[in-house]
Amino acid sequence: MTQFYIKEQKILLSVDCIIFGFEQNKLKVLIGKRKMDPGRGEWSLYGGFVRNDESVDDAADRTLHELTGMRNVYMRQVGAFGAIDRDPGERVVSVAYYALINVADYNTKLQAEHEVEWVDIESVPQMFSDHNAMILKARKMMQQKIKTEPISFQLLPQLFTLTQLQRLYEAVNGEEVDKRNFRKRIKEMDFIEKTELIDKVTSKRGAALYRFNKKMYKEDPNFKL
Amino acid sequence: MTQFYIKEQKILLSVDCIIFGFEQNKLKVLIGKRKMDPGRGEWSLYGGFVRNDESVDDAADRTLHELTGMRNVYMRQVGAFGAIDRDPGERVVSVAYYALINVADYNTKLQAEHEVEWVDIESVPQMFSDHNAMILKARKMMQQKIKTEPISFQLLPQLFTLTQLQRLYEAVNGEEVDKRNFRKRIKEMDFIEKTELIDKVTSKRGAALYRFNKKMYKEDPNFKL
DNA sequence: TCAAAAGTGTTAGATTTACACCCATGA
DNA sequence: TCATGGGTGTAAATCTAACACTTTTGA
Repeated sequence: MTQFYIKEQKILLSVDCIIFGFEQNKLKVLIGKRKMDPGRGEWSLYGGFVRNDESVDDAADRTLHELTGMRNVYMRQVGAFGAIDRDPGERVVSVAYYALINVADYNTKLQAEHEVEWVDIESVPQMFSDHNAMILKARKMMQQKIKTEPISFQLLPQLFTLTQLQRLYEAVNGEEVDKRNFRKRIKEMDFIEKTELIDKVTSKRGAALYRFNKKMYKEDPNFKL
Repeated sequence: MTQFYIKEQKILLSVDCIIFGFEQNKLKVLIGKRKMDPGRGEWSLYGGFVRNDESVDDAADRTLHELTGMRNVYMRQVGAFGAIDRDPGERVVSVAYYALINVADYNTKLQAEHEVEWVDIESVPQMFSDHNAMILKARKMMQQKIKTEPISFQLLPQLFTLTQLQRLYEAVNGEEVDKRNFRKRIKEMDFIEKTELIDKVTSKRGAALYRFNKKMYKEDPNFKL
């Protein structure tokens, strides 16, 4: 292949994944202790280098798959982090992505293998490099997104109760909402449909289970929270 | 320096600038004909490669300065564009930034030298590589931003009339707004202050000139449009 | 029988939208 | 004198926010 940009400097490019999950009414992030030098032992996001034969998005997918075994996960780019000395080892520019997964779908064997754990978004420890900034920005973007797009269902099981959904919103936004007003708004969205099924786990009385109807949403994508 | 990530592949990294301006009641973007192969002659954003001794943000600043001679310009990252074959020459990942400048501040000599021109955001031609996508995303992000932060003043002269400000909003959002309602909202923001000066250029009667008071804004940053 | 979560409507207040005419001036 | 852009208020409609009690059932 002809080389067009011969004089230019190449740079190491990585991706870092901010993996969000929802558990015990808390928004959580998946982090682990870094297993390579420099920075071995520090809390870190899971990441990887971008190869020449893959797009940056694909590198993020591959990295997420490596860690979780999951495919077709909802992922969005957070942005490029490019300070010269952000990585103490060498000059590395990193593109951060956030992913939303249903915690229950995450293979605990893989989790144990990689020694990663869920930590509450409200109490993320000090992390390697600029990973705290990445998490902060990812969370802000996700908060923005969840207001206008039905991404919450990525964090829940297929069937969920309205209380679960409400707790999720509260965890994401960091503030409580009124139950009746919340349910009123949900009722207006036809693509959040009530099933005949009842959840008897979280309450004695039992709560109706709901489901996100993707097809219906596409016909009438009016989401507003 | 110790090399930590020896086996990893390095990649060419560039920045591209989406430079927005406001002229004749239209939102415009600064573009030019590409002056290098491959793609010579195609419409293109102005860009440059990221060097190893500068942050990605700094590379964007440098690139913008190269083109416009301007410093301390409002710039925000749009995101990384990383498809493998996005550049027909070689594998290049690019980080896009949008910048807001006051068209009148732009040195016409530099503009002529670089042979760039302002084109209406509503009629951007087909562009090199993925530059159309970059412009689209930049515009969306800017539209979002202008609702909650006082960035409009970056696109206007220091002194401006309310009609100018209104036309700017209309151009950015692509739809007209009601004059009285618009002015009502402006009046609530004390940091948009009326001066004693009168603009006699755009109307016979003359229109009051306003100014953005940054200090006042910092004391009470309540911006909402 | 009681603790715990599910479920359900109304009203006041705030915000948003629609809308039309007079003013000042230069050409 | 008239064409052009500047400037101003009100009322209806919509949206948002606050608020409390009954139901079911397992322990």
